[in-house]
Amino acid sequence: MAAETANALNAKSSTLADDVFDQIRTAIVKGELAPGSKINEPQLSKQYGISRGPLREAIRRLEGCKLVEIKPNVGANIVSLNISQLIEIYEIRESLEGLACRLAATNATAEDYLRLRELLTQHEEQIQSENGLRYYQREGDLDFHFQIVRLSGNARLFDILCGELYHLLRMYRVQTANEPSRPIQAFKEHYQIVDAIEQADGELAELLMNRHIANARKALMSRIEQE
Amino acid sequence: MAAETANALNAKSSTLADDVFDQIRTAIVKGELAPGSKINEPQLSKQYGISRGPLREAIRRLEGCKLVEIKPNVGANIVSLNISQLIEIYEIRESLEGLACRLAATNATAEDYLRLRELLTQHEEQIQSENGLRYYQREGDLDFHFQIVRLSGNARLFDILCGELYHLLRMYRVQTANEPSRPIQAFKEHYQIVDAIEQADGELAELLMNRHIANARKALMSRIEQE
DNA sequence: TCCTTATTTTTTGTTGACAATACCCTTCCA
DNA sequence: TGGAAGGGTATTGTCAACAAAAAATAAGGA
Repeated sequence: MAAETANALNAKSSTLADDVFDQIRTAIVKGELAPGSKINEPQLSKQYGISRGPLREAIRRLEGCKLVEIKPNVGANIVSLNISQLIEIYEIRESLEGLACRLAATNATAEDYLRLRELLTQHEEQIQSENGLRYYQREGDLDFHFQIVRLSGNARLFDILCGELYHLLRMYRVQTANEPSRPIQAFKEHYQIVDAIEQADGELAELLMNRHIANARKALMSRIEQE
Repeated sequence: MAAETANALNAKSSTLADDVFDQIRTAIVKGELAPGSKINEPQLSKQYGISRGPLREAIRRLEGCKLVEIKPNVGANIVSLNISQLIEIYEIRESLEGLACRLAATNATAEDYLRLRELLTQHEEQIQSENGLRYYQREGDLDFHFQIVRLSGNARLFDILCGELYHLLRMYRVQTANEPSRPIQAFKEHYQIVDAIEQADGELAELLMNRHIANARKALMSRIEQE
């Protein structure tokens, strides 16, 4: 078994089901479990060293995150996003992250601005180096959005975006080998957004975030079309 | 056992877990399982005549819909919304249903308008009678919103709103004995929204839906404050 | 050769039993 | 009287075996 789960040094887990849920989710997002592929319960339970009971609970949690699709009496498949589904996600992001931005602008404290600025500085440095730039494109971008959503103070909003949609986006980015995109432009837009939040201008922050996501969507679509 | 599950004439079910998931979800939304109360696995499994295996899978699905909260080694509790959580949901609704409305305005066909108008007529009649008015407040309102989201054509949006948030709202409405609210005003707003959709004016439709939800939220909050 | 059908095998769905943890109630001591 | 410690009970977590369904394979006929 090549893909043995060699992380035996797990500090402590609450339940096997929750533990394996985390592991499988990571595997899916990293692309180790290919999109569209079938989940084989006996094989996975052997691989993770647990019985099928908690494994099936983990799969049901994955179903809740929309990372797998279960067909009765047939089994679960890793979800595979097509273009139109990806566009659907971007439409929702545009709407919800605009909201998050507006809320963040009214909630954020001086300390929060500082944190955001630190993150931006960090990203600026990363953009310099080739490896860093790749990291920025792959994870740093979502890190920024993650922080904004956190500052919104809306726990359910956080849940939907960070607990569900972002994982799907991460999965897709790995899947498509993560091409150039538009990192410098995106960084500039992040910068403007933080400015608006610092000025407590919720309306502007929302508008800028809407544009930011719309731009990302357009870049994505044009990149897909040219293939 | 008073609350026996007497629906033995179930046509055919795919799996017990999915079947019981539906039943428990209904029970929660109807308030038969009280918000905040604990889920007792042995008791429920006996009540529904299944073993704990599929029951636990059903509970995990309920967790995915945010209808129960599971604490490891302790168990699951029916979710109980407080005011701030309710406001969070309304913030998200405002954002997402605005989006749904905009999309619906560009997607909807002549047949769709007709359906919406029929629904409005139906509601108008219901508002006349006392019982109908109560129904309109309780379910008809969400029926309308349900249709709009459906017409948006965004399946994931549908999932979030109709698969998750609406159930929580239904639950809350039953919970708070469903007071007068503002049915006539809400109906008028529904009417305006359909007009905008029929004119394919996405921007206006979005704006009107935003206001509609904002009004509902304000009415809700003022009603809560006066208690 | 290809399609249909029968049989075998694999996989999913379900169950009841066991282990571990949390909860409750009694008892004891300061 | 209050609280801590202990033991007993109920509940959750986990497992392995069984039943049922789907998938894969083999056999048969046109």
